Amino acid sequence: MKKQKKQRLERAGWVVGDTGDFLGLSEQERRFIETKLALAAGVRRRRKLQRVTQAELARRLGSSQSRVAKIEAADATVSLDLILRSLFGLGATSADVARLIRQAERSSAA
Amino acid sequence: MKKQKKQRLERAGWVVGDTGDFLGLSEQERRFIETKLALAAGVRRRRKLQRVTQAELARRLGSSQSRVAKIEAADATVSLDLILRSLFGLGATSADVARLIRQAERSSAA
DNA sequence: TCATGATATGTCAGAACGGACATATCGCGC
DNA sequence: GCGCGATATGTCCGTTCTGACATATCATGA
Repeated sequence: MKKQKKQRLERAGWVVGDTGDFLGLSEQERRFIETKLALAAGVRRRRKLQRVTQAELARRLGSSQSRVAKIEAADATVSLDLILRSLFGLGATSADVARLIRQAERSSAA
Repeated sequence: MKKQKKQRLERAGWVVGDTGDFLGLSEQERRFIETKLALAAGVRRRRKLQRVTQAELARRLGSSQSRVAKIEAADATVSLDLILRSLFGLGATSADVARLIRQAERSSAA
């Protein structure tokens, strides 16, 4: 159960830096984190473009301003579920989400 | 907080049927569920194509056979996080995931 | 400078999710 | 029919996630 330990590390605050395999981070975990980061960034981008406040988005999601802030900060305690709900809450389509995910890969191909 | 109530309903066992707005399901929630279903289906598809058993995939994820079964059944107690991890655990790339998500929209455009 | 609106950060109790295990059901060759 | 591997289903109980709240920081304008 090495995976378990990694998860713990990840949650403990990632640090991430430049999203590499700075520790023994496996390929699959790297992809997962990158995806999360990309989607979180997408939320902020979309929200600002629409000039919606965090509080307003929170209202739409039945959530709170503080949680939205954490979503955008890609806080380790935020689930993908919530991030995705946020994107859809901002009117994103599946195609939009797909685009964000595909770009996640490219942006870190370094 | 109407959203709250909907979430409850959703979790209580979706039923879903044909993924429509059978109740007041908002557009954003419909998209979210469809995405989840599409990705879950993607896991099964990929796994079978690679002739990997649920038990083996579970091992790779540090999870259990029963949970993998639930993932593929799109059980309400399974998070997107776990589904995505599964896909990546099966070697899917961001592009693969993006493709699955985009298709989710089409397949229910009814 | 001080308001004031928007964000960020920390914490907590309760809800949701997780792996694990038991057990049931299926599919298929014999 | 029996055996057997793969899946499904249901339930624990410890961990994680979440909304809510308090509070702090930031930005901008007066």
